Amino acid sequence: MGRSSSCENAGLKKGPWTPEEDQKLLAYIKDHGHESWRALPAKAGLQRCGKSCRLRWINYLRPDIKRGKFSSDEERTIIQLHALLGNRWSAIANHLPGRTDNEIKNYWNTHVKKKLTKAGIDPVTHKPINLAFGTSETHQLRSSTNLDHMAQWESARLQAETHLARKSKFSAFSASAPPQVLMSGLDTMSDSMYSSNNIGLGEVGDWTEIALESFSKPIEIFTSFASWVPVVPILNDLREERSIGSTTEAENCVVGEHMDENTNCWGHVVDLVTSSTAPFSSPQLY
DNA sequence: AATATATCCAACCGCACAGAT
DNA sequence: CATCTGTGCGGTTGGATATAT
Repeated sequence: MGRSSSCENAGLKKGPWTPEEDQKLLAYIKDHGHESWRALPAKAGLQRCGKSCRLRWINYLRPDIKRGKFSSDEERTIIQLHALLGNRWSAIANHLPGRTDNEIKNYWNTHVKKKLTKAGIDPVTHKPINLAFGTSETHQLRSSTNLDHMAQWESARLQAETHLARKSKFSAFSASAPPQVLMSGLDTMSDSMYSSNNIGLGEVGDWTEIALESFSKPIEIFTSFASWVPVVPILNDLREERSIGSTTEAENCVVGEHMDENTNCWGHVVDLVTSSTAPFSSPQLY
């Protein structure tokens, strides 16, 4: 598309913010809010681009920012969420009040990554680092330490927690027990499949994964899911948003014969479900 | 004490996306 | 429908600081 960056204007200041600039930005946002970041710098008397102002506000000046070291609880939450969400820092930050995506990303890159690696866990896959490629010497060296035990313990703990989180995610949809076909898929689905591939409920692939594990067709899994959650309000939402005439049409759109053709509708419905139930909003899931 | 090296983190950059025109 | 604009996100950089030699 080649649009020009809003920060390319000559003469705009870059680099570290001075206390005076912070004061100007704070004062302006306090009085006027930040309806338009592009227009803000000129109005606030700052020689900065809107993007820079936004970043400074979000990562440093916002009043609800929690500063200081991460607690062990926060660190554990970061690891668990990273196992589920991958490098989606803003999504992770949503579950850590007062922490910014930038802060979490930095903390991950400078602390957690090293810690996991040291414990023999691959920080990308959250699985024990494969020793098959190492020499026998390195293996013996490792075996002589307690790293293997640490790695196994951490891996087992993560897998158990991921497993619980996964079930909680489903349980959050309904107070009643989920259909057997769903749970059997979840039970047999390997944890690595779930945690290492950033699988989220918003993707059709998720249902396919579960279906594969329960020896059912994806459409059966979804139909089962649809009969379990209160699906009528979701279909109504879908009908309104897509200007579909009747709920029946919306239903057909979701549970049609040809799954591939309905991928978008499907994803949309699942999005509606996940956004309305916000499975991760409650800390007791962990 | 001086220098080299490692670590940390605030800020920047480029891209993607949604909404407006 | 194509293009423009604003915003948000994740990856990366570079300066400040801490630690080692």
